[in-house]
Amino acid sequence: MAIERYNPRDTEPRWRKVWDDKKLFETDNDDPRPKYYVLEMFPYPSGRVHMGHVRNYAMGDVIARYKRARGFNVLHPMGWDAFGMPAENAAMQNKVHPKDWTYHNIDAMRGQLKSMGLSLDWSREFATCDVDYYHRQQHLFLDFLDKDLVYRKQSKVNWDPVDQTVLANEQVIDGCGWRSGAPVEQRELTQWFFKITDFSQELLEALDDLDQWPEKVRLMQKNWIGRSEGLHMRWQIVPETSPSDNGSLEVYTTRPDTLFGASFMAIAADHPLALKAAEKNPDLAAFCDACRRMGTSVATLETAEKEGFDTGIKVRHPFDPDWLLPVYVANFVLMDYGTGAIFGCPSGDQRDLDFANKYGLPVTAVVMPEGGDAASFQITEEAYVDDGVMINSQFLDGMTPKDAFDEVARRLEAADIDGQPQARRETNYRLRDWGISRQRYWGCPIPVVHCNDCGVVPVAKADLPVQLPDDIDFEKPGNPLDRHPTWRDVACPKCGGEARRETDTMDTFVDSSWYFARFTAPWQDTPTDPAAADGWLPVDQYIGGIEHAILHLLYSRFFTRAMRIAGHVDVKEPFKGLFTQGMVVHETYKGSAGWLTPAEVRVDEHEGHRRAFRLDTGDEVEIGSIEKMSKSKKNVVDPDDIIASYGADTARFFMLSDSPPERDVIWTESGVEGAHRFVQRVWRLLGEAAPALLEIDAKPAKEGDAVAISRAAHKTLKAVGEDLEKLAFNKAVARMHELVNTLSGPLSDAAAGKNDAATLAALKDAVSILISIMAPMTPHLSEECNSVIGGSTLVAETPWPEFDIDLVTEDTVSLPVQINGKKRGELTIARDADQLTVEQAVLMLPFVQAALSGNTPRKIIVVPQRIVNVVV
RNA sequence: GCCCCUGUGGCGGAACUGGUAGACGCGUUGGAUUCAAAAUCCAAUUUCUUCGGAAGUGUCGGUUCGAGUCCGACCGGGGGCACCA
Repeated sequence: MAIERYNPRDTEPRWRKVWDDKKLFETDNDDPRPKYYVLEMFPYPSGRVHMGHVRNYAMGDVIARYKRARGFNVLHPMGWDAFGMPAENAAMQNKVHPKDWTYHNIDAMRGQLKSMGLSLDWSREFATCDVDYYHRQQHLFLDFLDKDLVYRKQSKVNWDPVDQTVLANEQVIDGCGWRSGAPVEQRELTQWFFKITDFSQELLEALDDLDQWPEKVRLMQKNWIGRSEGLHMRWQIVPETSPSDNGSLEVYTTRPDTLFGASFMAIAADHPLALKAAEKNPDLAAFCDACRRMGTSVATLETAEKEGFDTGIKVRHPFDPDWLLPVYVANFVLMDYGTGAIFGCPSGDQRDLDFANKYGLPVTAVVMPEGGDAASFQITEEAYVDDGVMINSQFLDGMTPKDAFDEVARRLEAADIDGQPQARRETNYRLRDWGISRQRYWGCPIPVVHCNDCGVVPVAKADLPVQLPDDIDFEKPGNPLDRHPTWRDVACPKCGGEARRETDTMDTFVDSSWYFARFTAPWQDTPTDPAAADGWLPVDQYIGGIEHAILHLLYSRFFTRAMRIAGHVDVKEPFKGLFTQGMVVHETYKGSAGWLTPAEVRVDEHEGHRRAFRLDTGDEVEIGSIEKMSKSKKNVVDPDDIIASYGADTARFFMLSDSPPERDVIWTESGVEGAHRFVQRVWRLLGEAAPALLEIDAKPAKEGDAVAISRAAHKTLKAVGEDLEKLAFNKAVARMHELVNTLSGPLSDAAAGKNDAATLAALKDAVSILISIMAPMTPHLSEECNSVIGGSTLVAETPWPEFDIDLVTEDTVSLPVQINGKKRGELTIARDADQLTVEQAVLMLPFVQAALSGNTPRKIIVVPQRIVNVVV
């Protein structure tokens, strides 16, 4: 009987409606079953869903459906990271209101996501630009203010000249804005900061417990936090050389052991001592100005010479009052790390060595490799930075650098200047506080008012939300809120006098730092319902791109701690499990007139040669490198087109096949067709056999010919369960192919009426298993197949089947037999055969006897159920 | 510069704690079916081979009865951080 081709355009919407009508994926917070919270990073509503989204959400949906089948109460929500620059750019270019643009995009993308058949709880959906959401975010801001986790300070900030806004350090990539790509400038502005540095140590330590995070992400965060242990020490300034009565220069060093190799001091151009000295020295003042002007972009940093200017000030060595060292202003010393001053030890640091060589400063080796000759060991062009033995360092000679560190610390802690110890141990972090002020319209308003008399006055919670005005003007660059007097000018909440609103809005990374908590009770009129949040959090499995390894994930970890202090949650970490998926990449095609989309090109493959031609003109085009799908290279494939021609199940299945999920996946037309072939094949095999299986009760075979069918099905069931637990989707896909290959013969026989009752019962059991294990990946197909073989309940409501332990273990095993470590044959023997039995059986094998030629083997190694190795 | 990851057929990739290298898919080749095509099905597909075998997981060495897996050195590819004292 011929079966019609599977038509996803018909079946997929039909099954989605069945799920929706039954509200299968709406989650009840009071459900008594164990919870499982699976979350994919919510999308920015750019207008269209792209293949990266499809991959991300396909993975999340497999986990959600699998865990649901395993009996968990699964929370799987979706929302929109909806504030941000593109909406304002669209407003400026197309005269459309950011709000209209954003909500229009959300509607379009929601429709696309729904066509994927994702098991999402849409009843919890929200966008971060919803007044209801940013209202609660303002509430959080006020709580953080109250708990002293937010402050305002004037600071040098990263200014993006294109977006005309401030960027956080994390948002500056290679000296350019993370969004605009423009070289970042430095400006002095008064900004709001979150005190993420209060948690430096905790954020660092807790990384060790995040054992379900990729090692790589933990390492990146560790490096970003950048803890270093060193000594904060004071050097006495020689009074007659100093412009002020400031008695000492404070430096921070991680290498106090190299103290006897010191040859100069270097301070930042903004260091108070430099400013003081520059007052009387115009040349120095000019040098400091030059330092300040550079240091804006990485490009200049990399090419810039290490330069210094001798201030004429001298300091005394702590262990030798006659030893005076010059103080330089140097362009490579940063004011905002440590104390803004260092001592230079040329022999132990390449940069210091270059500096010393340039300015003719002494170079004394203080560490040499183990076993070296102290008398002849010299440093000239290359600094020695490795471990070794101390030399030329008086009481430190012969020690290891580590012991020398401790010895110097001990002595200087005990020494004193003016009743204060000369040094103290100090830990420093690279992590800076998070500047969140953005001079933009389309963001969450910061709920404070600036009063001429009272200063900064927080808006009362009862007066929230501070809502964005709708009537705005994008004709001029800069922040429209600044130019909106009726919104901006208000009465002071405290004194009633003239005041103005804060016109800066929050960094959009604030919005995404707590949305996962909001999903647990999005209806709540406070930021969270603490009971609900504590019940659901942490997120059991979070999935998204590696590009958020630092920014979003670190901010969210900070937010969770801050929210805990404010009483909104009682967990420490937001994400228990993290998975970073790879990108979707595609070949590029370049014709004479520029890049071409895959849809405009036909690729021929013959005898290993691939050539591409334009569909319209037939001209040959160049096949370029495989790159991340991007509009600029035009190597994009629209998910809508794929779903329209192959169906959502095919798109999902392909995204999970082949490549391991953490690696990039190459989108190929032939790959999609392969996935579609699988869908069609399953449908055809099951459809043809369905009449024979309809009235049969499923029963796995324990003996007879059909046992092979049952073994294959139950082994696959076991393996797929293990693969899905490990998120090894590609392996699970391979096993499904294997099972279908095994079942194809018996299914064809069943369709032809050639099978006995026991075989049909085993086949029905196997088919039911196949339908269940495919369901997380191809949910529509599974429902359709299930219904044609007479299934009475929805697959989406069917528990994950249990494998039969007897069927996954074989009675006999086939052992490879090696001679001197090379495989020469096989031995089939009882699974539980003991060592002696195996040895005797092996010695009977003809090829073993041939190899021995009458001698006794030197050794026989038997690894039970694994391998036998005969050593002759 | 520092830190991390990675290297397996024509391609994407399998191979659990050292134990049958190349599962599964893609591509290719041959065949069946067809008036023909699409679709489908069957077979072959690491290399060399005197058809007995031999070699083979970036290169060179080591440990082991046995190494893709462990150790050392080197080479290639990718990523992160980067005047951080």
